[in-house]
Amino acid sequence: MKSANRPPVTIYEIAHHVGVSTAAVSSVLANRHVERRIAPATVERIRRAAHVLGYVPNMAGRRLRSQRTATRQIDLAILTSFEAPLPLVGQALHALQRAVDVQSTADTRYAVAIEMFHAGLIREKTGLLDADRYHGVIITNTLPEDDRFLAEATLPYPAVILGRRIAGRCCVLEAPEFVGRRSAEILIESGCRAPAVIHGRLLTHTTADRVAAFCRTIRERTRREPAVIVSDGLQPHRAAAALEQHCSRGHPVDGLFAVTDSLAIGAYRVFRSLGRRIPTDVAVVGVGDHELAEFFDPALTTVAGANEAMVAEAVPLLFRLLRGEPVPPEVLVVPPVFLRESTRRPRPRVSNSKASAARRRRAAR
Amino acid sequence: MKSANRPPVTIYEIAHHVGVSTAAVSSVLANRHVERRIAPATVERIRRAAHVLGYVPNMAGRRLRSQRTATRQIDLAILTSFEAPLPLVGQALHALQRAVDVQSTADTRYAVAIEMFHAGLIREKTGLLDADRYHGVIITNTLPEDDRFLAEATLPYPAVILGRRIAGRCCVLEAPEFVGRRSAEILIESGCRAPAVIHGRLLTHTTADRVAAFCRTIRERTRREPAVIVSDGLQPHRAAAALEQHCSRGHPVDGLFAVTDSLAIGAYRVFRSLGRRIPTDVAVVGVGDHELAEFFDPALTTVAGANEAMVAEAVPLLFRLLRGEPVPPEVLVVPPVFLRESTRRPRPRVSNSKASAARRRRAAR
DNA sequence: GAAAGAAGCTAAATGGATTTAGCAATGGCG
DNA sequence: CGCCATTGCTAAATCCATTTAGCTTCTTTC
Repeated sequence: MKSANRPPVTIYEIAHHVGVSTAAVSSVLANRHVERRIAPATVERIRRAAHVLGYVPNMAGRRLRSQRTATRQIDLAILTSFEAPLPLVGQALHALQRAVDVQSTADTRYAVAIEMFHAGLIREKTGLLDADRYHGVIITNTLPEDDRFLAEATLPYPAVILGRRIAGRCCVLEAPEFVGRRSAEILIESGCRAPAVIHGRLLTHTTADRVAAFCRTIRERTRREPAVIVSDGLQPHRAAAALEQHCSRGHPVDGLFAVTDSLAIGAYRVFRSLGRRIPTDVAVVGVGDHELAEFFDPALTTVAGANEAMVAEAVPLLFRLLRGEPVPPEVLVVPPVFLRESTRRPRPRVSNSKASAARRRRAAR
Repeated sequence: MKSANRPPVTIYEIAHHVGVSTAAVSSVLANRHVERRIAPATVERIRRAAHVLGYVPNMAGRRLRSQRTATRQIDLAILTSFEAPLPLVGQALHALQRAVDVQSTADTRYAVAIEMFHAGLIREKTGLLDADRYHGVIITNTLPEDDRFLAEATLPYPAVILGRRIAGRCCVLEAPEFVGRRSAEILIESGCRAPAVIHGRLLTHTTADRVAAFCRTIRERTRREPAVIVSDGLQPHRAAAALEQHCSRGHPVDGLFAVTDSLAIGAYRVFRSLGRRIPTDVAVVGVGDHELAEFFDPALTTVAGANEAMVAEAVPLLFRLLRGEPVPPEVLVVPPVFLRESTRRPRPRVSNSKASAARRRRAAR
């Protein structure tokens, strides 16, 4: 009976169906029937009709009318991919909400929404080009296909792009090459001779840059080709499977750069089960996007962890765009570096690897 | 000049200011001025006026008009606290978005928003009682103060409550007592004689229930009082500080139940630095809300991890509420139990703690 | 010089819901 | 019986932006 493409039911239809005015219907549906003195029987008939007809209120109409004048609502959104690590999404959300919480005043209210697209398919996201949804958005975790689409599309609202440079848009990204290069240097300084990098199959601009810079640096400094291990996903068990397979083929690995911290978790488990000690037998460098790196055993050296910093930059930029103020075309974020036990270079000869001794931590710029 | 409480600028004001019609203004602001043949000079004047007056488009008005008829938009939200663990928020979001992604059709579009309140202060969240924002919400991570408010308030939209039973509302929660009791039993079976529980200072209904049931079970079975360690926050370093302090006071602990997995991470570090081996010297039971527990060293035994399961239950319930279908007043979720190395009872006498040996894992219902 | 076409705008309808002012019918009271 | 209060409803204005049809004025063309 319910046609797939019938215009939505409005209160007019309900009113007509019941034989009353829209005012009565509205009063009932807003639970104002007592003060508006609608007879109980009528209330019941209206309610039933609404249910039978499948009424769904139109929030736009409702809001347009009922909104206390002098209060404007600003709708912001974070656009991210389903495949992105959840903690990153949570972080971005939290940062934006917190900013919004501060900015909110009596006459301006902010709302934060999340929109998710399937990695590489942002073009298929319905409503993306509609001007009637958001005042501004932050876009993150895009794949190259998505970037290409965004470069050509004209979004009808201000947007800040995270992790990717797109001409004509305001972008916040990791200082190019930095993470890959520093990771490679740290492994080389740890004395690694057979370094490897592990990454997920889907590469964002940021992770691709990390991998490329890592490989280039290793090549330049050691004249050898680093091993590249591709994991089918970012979950620890995927990483573990990929690394296990790599090792079982007899490829030696004495240094690993994991482009995402969840990959490092999987790697730790594999090395442990293979009886390879960190950092004595193998050094590991990861990314510190969540607070966990410090609590790995041994504590994980991290380069990057720029997500939080990037979001922190992006939010004020978005607000400036909303106010129509000029913004820099791009902001580069240099991530902090934390040297921890996982790459501690063992003192020559003395293979004493007491973890708690000599904890030093440095933040490099 | 800009009064704090002036009604928002509309296109009428811009039109009046510039001396043109609203049609012209609308055309320009929607970037339709070329096809609508507005003179470049006029375009410029309108743009300038919009900027000077501080125009912010009213999305409700825009949407009401431009929305392709036959497409209805359904706005859903997740209400959670700022203080809640981010991964849980990300999980809920992901589950809802995924459900919504499946449900979306040509004539129905869903939007998912996040609203955050400060723990215990949901009553101060502006717009919470407005009927003009959401078609339905999922509320989670509430403190008792919030619960009390929700019990009295009449929300003008359907809501599913996570983790708390509130009369007259549709609730999804952990089977009461289960997590605390099972955790206690596991520790007792591991041979613990001085069990403790660690939790954050702010207790949701769920975590309070876990702590209470744990303490009761320990008391009943061992005739002793378990130690209760209170951490100032849920972050690992907070947990570490609280546990360290507890141990430094000479309180023995040979079994720990961490009501949140981030607390377990901090505990691991403390035990390690104190030279106490897990599970030989101390057994640890945690909660498996993210995928990490398996990758702890040694792998963490988890009871609960019900968040994902709860969200999975909540989403279909919300959709049923939206359709006006009857729903059960409450749904109990019995969380899975994973016995891992952190509570393996060492074989009597043989203090061989090789982690990789004899891996067994059981899922209990 | 008249007709046709283009340029540059405007008037008015429209979308869905809320709300205020007010009307008609009924009941109660003196 | 007439007046007032109450009950139960309706008509119409309103919120803000978009869009269609159409109206001037000017330019071009034959």
